[in-house]
Amino acid sequence: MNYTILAVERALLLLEALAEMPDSGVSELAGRTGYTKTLVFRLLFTLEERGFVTKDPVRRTYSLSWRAMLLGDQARRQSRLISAADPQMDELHRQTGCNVSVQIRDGLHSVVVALRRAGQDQRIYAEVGRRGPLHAGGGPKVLLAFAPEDIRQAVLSSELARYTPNTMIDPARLDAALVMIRRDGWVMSEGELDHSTCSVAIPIYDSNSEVAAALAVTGKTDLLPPGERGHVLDLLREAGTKITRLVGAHGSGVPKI
Amino acid sequence: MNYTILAVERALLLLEALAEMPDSGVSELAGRTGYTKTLVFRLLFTLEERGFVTKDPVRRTYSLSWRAMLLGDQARRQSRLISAADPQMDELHRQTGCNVSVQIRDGLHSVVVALRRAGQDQRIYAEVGRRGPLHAGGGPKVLLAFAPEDIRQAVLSSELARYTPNTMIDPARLDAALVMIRRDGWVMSEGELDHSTCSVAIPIYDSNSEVAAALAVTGKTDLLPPGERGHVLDLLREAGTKITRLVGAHGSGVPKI
DNA sequence: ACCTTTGTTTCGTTCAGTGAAAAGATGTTT
DNA sequence: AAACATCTTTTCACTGAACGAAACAAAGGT
Repeated sequence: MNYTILAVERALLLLEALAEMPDSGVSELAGRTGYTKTLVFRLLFTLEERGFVTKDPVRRTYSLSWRAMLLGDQARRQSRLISAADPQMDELHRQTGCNVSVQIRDGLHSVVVALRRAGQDQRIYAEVGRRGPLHAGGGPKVLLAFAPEDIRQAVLSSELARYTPNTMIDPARLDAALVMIRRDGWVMSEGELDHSTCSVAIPIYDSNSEVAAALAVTGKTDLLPPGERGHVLDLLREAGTKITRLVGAHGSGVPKI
Repeated sequence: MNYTILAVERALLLLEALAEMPDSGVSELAGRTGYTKTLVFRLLFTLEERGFVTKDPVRRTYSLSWRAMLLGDQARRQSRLISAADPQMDELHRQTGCNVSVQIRDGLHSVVVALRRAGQDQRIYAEVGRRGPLHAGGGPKVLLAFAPEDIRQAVLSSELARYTPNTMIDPARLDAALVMIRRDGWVMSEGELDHSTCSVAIPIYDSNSEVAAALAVTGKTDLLPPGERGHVLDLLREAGTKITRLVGAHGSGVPKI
């Protein structure tokens, strides 16, 4: 059955559009979302009234406001995955000096939901909320490896974008890699999304033994030499076990993001 | 004119209800919001479909999900006030070792929108998202002092809750205090919300010279002795000037929260 | 001063959103 | 294990809330 409330769905999509293009006006957003100006105007009116959006009356542009911010804070605080991962990410960050991230799968994309950034000496292109593909990079490949059959098929049979010479764009090779990931429970990837970057990643399970997320350590290739990676993997697995224990602990058997 | 879209308004209120009582079911939320169970069910259905809410099918409870979280992250990143205040708050936190907070006014309440927590030795009851009164505490009193006339009247003529013996519950005394705050541009409060806590607070202005927020340093009374407070005020004003410069800088003349 | 673009308001129509109530699940008590 | 209580899900029929089109107003640019 479909119980979707259209107006609500539209409001949520508009909020996300606004998140991607802050300080835009009614027409701009109407263009982006495909809604009529009237509708966008009214949605924004309602969102503003409730404090989720602010209007700049001089420039007549809208942006997300503090209620959206605080809702997000609450969501983060209440998330089992995040609260379980937070201390372990700090630990990993301290131990490795690399970027540490937690990613989840959203449809055919990976999304970074938590991140510890390495120092500015090894600036890696990563941000909370960033979407990426599923076929390139350590975290994404873990998510893909353990994704439901139909998702894996969809990705494998789609055009696999090439980011670097190392990106796996051959479905057969990629599928073989996924088999290995499922067998081993970890993956090391090198320069698949970015030339000089490599990562080690493992899955985080919920209590149903479903993969709820991927935990990854990412660093500049020269600062994370092959010899180091085995050690990083050990640290990662230790952290992963602790997180999985907490995430699955509730016993409901459902991934709580 | 009223262009409110009812369904959207309801969805937003439901989201906030869910933020306050995570892991609740349809009936529970219906009770809380006053909506019918059918409506709550459908709103949740829509919110879940869009990834703002997760359902635990075993326990049949709902919670905020990662899209709400990421929307909040974006809102925080895009907020001029927050991005201007963040480094200054870090600095103040380092310099004073006390709690540092940014608060804004929402109707007749104060809300903490950013916070740096002091070490566990002086745990102070403070959390991002927490709502408080406008008549007690440093930050709140600053917000009240510079609030529009009608808001001030509403608060002054309402029953002023007493939290400690130090809470100002006499409207005349409170009003006199507000006059002083407007004259001086700062306030020191002691044990108004909590016996052993005191704070120093100043306003943050937008480019219209409207008060957009309050910046406060809060500490245990014994760790922030009267002799120290003058120095804290100096640091606070320095930080405040820098924030105000950035917040107002855009020139649109509108408080961007 | 004219034109273009963007935001706001009005208005009439229709179907989306709604509540009531029935049906189905689930867990609990006797 | 049957009856009960409680919660969620589905159905259904009605009505007014949500909607688009188009007129109007307000900025900004030329």
